Amino acid sequence: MKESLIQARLEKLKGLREKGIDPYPARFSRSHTIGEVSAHFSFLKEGEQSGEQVTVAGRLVALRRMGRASFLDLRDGSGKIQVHASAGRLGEERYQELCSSDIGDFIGVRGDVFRTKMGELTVEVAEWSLLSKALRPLPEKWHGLKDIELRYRHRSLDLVANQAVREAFVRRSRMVSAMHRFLDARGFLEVETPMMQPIAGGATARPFVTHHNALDIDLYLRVAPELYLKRLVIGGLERVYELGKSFRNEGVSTEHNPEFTILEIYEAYSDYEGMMSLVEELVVTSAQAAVGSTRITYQENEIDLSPPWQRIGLVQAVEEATGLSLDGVTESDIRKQARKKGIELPEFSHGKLIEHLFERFVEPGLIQPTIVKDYPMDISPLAKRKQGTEGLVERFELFIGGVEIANAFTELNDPIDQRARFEDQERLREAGDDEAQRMDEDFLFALEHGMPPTGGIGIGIDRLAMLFTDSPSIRDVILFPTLRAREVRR
RNA sequence: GGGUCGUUAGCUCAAUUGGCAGAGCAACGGACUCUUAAUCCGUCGGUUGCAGGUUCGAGUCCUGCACGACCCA
Repeated sequence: MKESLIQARLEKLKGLREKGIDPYPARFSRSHTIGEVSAHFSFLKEGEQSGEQVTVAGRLVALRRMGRASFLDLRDGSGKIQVHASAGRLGEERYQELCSSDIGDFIGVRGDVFRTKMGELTVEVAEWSLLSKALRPLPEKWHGLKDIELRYRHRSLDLVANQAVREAFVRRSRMVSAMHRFLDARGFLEVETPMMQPIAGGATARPFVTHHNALDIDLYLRVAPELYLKRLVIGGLERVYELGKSFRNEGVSTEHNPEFTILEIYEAYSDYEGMMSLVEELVVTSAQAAVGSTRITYQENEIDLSPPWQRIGLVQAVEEATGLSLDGVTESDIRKQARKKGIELPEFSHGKLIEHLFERFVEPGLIQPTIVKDYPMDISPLAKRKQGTEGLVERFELFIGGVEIANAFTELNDPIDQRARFEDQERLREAGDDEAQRMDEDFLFALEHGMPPTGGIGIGIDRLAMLFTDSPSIRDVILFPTLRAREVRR
């Protein structure tokens, strides 16, 4: 029974306290991290003594007792090292105390560095101290923690037990910091805009609602930072970005988590063509930082991220994939053609139909990086009309590995057109589309004072992290994915 | 929301047709001064996710529920 495992450790804890040993001391000074010791003493040959002492600390992850001498493995954030302890060196009592440590305890040791006859770099313990007593056993040392529900609910254990998980989150962090450096170096200003908004705008999605007690108003968790970032461009902050959480009140899947991380970038005097080049460079730079290469493997597919990426028109791509002819054709024409080909279509409006056909027939095949451009206007209420076309806007989405990674526009800066687009969205809402965007008078007020020609892009950070870590599920790149609440384990 | 699959010891997994719930690791006790998944001997550890039902007998079959995974919308 688990209680007895904990009980045994509580007994040990009591025994330590009775001996005057603090099982949770406040601090411990180490001379080196374990990684530093490994690097510094790499020259030692088999059986060779360095004659130098180090003080290291870490979690006890293995204990191999052989009577009056033992080998222990300690792990810290930089690596793992073997420690040798003997009763002869430590004295009987301290040796026995060390050997009665449990896997999972944090321990600090001081001692000489040497290499064993078998070639393992080892610290010979001259002195040691307990730094933190673990009361619960760690997951099994060899198989680790596999139960996917336990891994998500108890990520700390997942990280302790599974090295690949630690590495994935390190990669994600490297990717994000490379993005900051990239944008900072190009003169983009990092800003923070409200996550709680009176109107959740900037994307087609259902929001979470919350309530501010003192003001007695409902606020929405943002579905995108877009409309606030554009206000900044209007105000003269010509290059801005925000990298942070947004929230969409939708189902959970391998590609969706209710809270997710998005990078939005706005650049005055750029446009969607400019954003295409920007995202190519940004993805290459962050791939180099995270993976060390622009060639990656994602779910058995070899992907070459080096630019230039293929650029295709949305409508043409759908026409080629389906054999339908869509250019300048009405919704009922599309339905008529589809029926002839035996393609069933849901009750969507014109733009949504094309998007639906795209998602069904084109998107899964977009393994190599592909920019899909020129979207129907009715599903893109914040993007500028494309000159010389009927009902298309300057918008593109980026697909890699069959997954949507980014969405970008030449931003709509005509306030009269923007108002008309919001009105269209309101009509859709009244017709029952609860994902339709809201009329945002405050945003229009700002826009009516003039926004320069601007390009903007939103990049799904979690999705990109999936690609860079070869993860099949978004939950593998989110430290604490959203799960249904469950009774706390005792 | 629908479909399929899963839930057995702290962890990783077994259990034949419905017939005594098991192993490895961990824990506990013992032997062992170059091990590294240490080894060897012994011991402990179970409300088989929860609630019902069928049956002489249920981990196994049936119903409902909870949680999760995958697919679809």
